[in-house]
Amino acid sequence: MPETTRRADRLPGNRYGNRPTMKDVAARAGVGLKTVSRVVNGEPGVTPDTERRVQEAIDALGFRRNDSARVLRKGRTASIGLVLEDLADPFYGPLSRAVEEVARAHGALLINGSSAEDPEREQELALALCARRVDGLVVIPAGDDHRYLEPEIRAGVATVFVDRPAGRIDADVVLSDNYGGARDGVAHLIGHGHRRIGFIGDMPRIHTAAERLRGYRAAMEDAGIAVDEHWMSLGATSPERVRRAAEEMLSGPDPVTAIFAGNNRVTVTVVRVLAERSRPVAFVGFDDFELADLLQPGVTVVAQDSAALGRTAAERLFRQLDGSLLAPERIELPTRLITRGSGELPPAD
Amino acid sequence: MPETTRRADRLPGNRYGNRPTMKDVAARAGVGLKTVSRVVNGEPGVTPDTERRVQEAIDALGFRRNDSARVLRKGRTASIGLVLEDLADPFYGPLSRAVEEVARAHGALLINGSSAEDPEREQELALALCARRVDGLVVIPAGDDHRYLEPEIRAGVATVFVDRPAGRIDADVVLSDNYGGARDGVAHLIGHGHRRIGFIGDMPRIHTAAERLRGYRAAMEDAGIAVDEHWMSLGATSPERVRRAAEEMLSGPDPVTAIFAGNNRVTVTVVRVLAERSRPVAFVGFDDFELADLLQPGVTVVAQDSAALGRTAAERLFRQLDGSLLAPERIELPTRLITRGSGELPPAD
DNA sequence: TAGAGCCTGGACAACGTTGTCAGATGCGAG
DNA sequence: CTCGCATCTGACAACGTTGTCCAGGCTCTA
Repeated sequence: MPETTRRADRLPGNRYGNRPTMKDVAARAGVGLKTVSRVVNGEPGVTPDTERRVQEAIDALGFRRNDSARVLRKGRTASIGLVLEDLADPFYGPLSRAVEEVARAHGALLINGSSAEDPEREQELALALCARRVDGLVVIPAGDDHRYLEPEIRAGVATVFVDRPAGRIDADVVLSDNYGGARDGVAHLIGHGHRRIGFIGDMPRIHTAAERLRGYRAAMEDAGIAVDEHWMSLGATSPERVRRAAEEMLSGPDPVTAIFAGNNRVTVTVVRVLAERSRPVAFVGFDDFELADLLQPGVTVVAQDSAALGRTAAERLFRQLDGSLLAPERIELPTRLITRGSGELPPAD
Repeated sequence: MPETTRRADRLPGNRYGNRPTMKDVAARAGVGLKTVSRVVNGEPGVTPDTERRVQEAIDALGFRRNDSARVLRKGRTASIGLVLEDLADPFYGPLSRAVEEVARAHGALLINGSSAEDPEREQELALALCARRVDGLVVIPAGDDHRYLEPEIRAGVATVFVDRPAGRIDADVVLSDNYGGARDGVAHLIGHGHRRIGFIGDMPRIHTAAERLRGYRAAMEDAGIAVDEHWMSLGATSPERVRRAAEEMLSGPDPVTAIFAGNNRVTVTVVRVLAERSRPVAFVGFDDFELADLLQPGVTVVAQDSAALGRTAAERLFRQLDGSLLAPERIELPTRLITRGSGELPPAD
């Protein structure tokens, strides 16, 4: 069977046949294969004249080195994987970008995928990335059992978990101080005279949600306030449920005078609900968002630095790859309370 | 030299030696190499008993197929590249996510990188992705000359440009109807009685900016309004310059009564400036943003569907790969005017 | 001018996988 | 009991690159 036919067969859809290889370049330049490799990689030991001939052949053929083959030979892929929850979530944009910048500084490419908050999909993705032999993995956990990564880590895949801790496995973790941030935020409301404070957050099986709830409880306890179970809504993620939860807290005989929101999605909905009410209700949300200062009143938030999370994680990952890192560590980055008005409203009763 | 030493040498930083290969699995299971391959790929022709033995060996060794090698052999990588401007920009999150979803549906991974609006970096990134032998490339152009991709496209890399057209090269392009959207937006202001309307946009060398400017001029001309050059600010990208531009338009003897913003970054700043003013100024912005409805007044925008852009582009890319696509095409997706209040304010004079 | 040493270039194997093909094995039929 | 056939298995080459190593030619010195 003629060479061309066989190749075309193997690559259906390639409209214009195949790519030239170093062998083709070598043949055209009238030199050996390895000489082409040397030119391409800028290795010494090639006369200027030979180099020119090779370069001409490369340009003429439109040759580009096949990094897959290179990777196979060299063992390192110079790429890292990022498994996150949802690229469309504004919280992850800066995080992802920060990881990419660090990767770029280390000459690595970033391969990423969204788990859509599905543990199975997270695993599938992470393992697919390992099969691609990424040098390292930054994972924002969706699931709570990461033992499936053990063989990979043993095999040398640098791994860092971000935003939420790894499950049942000892690994590097970079987190925001969710507990402290929530406690500060709620304490801020208490400081402005509130005692009946609502908490609307995600399911407590999500680590960040649980920690923020813990912060809420701690702040209340510190102030000697007994928490009424009706003040808390856990696991209300959809806008509809958040709305209902907020409205319930705000009605009834003993309505809350302030609300603390456990994450940015909840915040968006709660802010909507509050905007519709005539009586002002104090509000503090976890996570900052754009234009929070332009709303009336400005929205007071506990801000995490998502870019710093990404940067810290990626840097740690490359330090693992350097071999300069030994024991896994848990790093907590501080949050920042940004006052803009909504959190400083006095109780309305 | 013993095997282990040689290998450890080749892969510095791998803390725990090397990954098992099919050969290792074969040895452990007492079968041939190809039999392992068959089991891993679910090919027929393996007795249940053999399969079980192989599977046990795989589990025991923690083997995972090396997709790099597989790619080398098979010719297709099942990965596509996405070159965008900035992952942290909220406009690109949903776009990126949409591309990823389509890729996933086709069993492909997504490798992405940010060009940071730098043509050189765009090229560097795109070519690095080609060297990885991605099957296809979705590019949001930063530069205006993409001839550097010609050899790649000839070699069979499916390529689609999004958001901005390709430069000096014939390729698939998926765009928003920037011209029509801007024209509609400005016509909307004119329809509410405005005649002195300001335009603040990006540098006209950026295609989207130029098109939107063209839409502005067209709407004004359709209404028989002569545009004063002082009403236009082109190339004001930094918040400071946008602010100054807006303030200049709003002061002086003949201030504008309405402003049209050419993109979301401009919008954010202009909205800030307008919020500080007592006299209401009508406003329409290109690009939607979260919570636009919560501001006072709600912000009227010309919305693009960034997810649809990504989805359309990715689908087109995979159709190229199917071979079912022939001539490059230019697709324009419609925009949508969303009225929320700011664009319906009457002129203040 | 011969020998030593350096510089350049190329042959070859290896990376881990898959496709091809032929050999081995077992079974039933003649 | 042997042959034929179907089924299962494995040896081998190839994918495109890089590392090793050696050969040949050159220069420089004695």
